[in-house]
Amino acid sequence: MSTTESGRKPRRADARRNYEQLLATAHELFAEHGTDASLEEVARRAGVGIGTLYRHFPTRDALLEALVGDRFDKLHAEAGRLLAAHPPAEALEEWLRRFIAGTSTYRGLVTTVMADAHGTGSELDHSCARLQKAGSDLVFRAQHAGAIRRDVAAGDVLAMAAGISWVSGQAPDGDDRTRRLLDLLMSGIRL
Amino acid sequence: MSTTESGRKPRRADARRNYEQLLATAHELFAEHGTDASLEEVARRAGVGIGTLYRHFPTRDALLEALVGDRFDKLHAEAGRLLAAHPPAEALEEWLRRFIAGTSTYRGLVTTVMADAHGTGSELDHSCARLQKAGSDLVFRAQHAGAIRRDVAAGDVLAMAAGISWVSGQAPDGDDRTRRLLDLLMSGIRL
DNA sequence: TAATATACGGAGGCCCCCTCCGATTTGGCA
DNA sequence: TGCCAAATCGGAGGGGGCCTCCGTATATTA
Repeated sequence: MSTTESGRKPRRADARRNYEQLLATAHELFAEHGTDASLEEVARRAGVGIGTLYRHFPTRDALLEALVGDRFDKLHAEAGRLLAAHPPAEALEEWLRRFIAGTSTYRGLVTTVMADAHGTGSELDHSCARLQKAGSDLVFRAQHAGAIRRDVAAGDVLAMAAGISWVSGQAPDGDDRTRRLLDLLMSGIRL
Repeated sequence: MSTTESGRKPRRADARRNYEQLLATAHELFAEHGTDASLEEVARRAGVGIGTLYRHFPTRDALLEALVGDRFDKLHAEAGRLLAAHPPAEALEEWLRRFIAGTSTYRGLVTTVMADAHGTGSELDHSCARLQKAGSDLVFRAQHAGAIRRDVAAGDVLAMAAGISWVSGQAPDGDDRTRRLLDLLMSGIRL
């Protein structure tokens, strides 16, 4: 639903080139400095005027959406697949692991993901909302299957996972820690 | 250890006035906009030149330290008191509750608290380090008393609490959620 | 090759960070 | 009370970022 299909007339060649270059450069800078990286720096490194950047991506969120939209959509789709292939609790755990990995690729991204809801109805908002819904569904399934406690709110589980994702972004080395914290969360919700 | 006692000669009256005014104003703005609030705005609202602000607080962290140092010291001291008055697990839970409350008074504060360690050896760093140590001690005590799992790292418990604090700062209304998430954490570490 | 829709790029207005130093105020002393 | 040195103030100024606007350049098409 994101970058599939063309919008209208095909864009000019230079426009497409710049678009891709901006995306690649933004990815680098966001990965290094988080989602607050300077957009002027992005334009500079992409060898493009700042005006060009803003024409392609009117908003920081638009740029972010272009960067993570597909990945989030895949994550969303993967929920069903995991559920079909594993017991509900395992599916949930695995999906949360990927959720955490996905939302911590850029420091600050998880903030955006959780801050949506009251958002401006942007494309990015929808991606995030769908993501949260996918997670909630997995929680419900696991609860229905009697694999985890029923007295925890699905939103709380997601929030906790987001918290772990945040922690994960604070200390870049903490790959092991992330795993342990997810274990901790699962211990808390398992029967 | 923070604002007790005078340093050297007593400061001039206007200096003291401005210092207090800046502190009060900064508290307001940080509470409203988080620790990234504009310092120029702080100076403006305090009715003081920007130079004055920077003379009193050379660094954003210095200002933060002046604002939360005492509270953090109290929190640190309270660990022992709680331990004396309650069973170890309860002491830990109650302290974590206060830790979360304390680190989420300003959005973004918890980031600073956890980001220390590799810090610049500032006053604020020490406050945060002491805070973390106090928390770790409580975890150790609870483990030693057989009240919680021994196979969880104290640092992980703190990190998780920090994650909850972060969540808490994202949705200002989430006071209930905060309590539930702490419950979840405790469920995860209890035997 | 010429015409035109598209796309480019950066100057400019506004805000913030932080430093530096001339102007001002305070506290003590004669 | 009046004066002076030390302490303190305040804001201009250099550097950077965000975003908009519009004159200029270029890809495309006929």
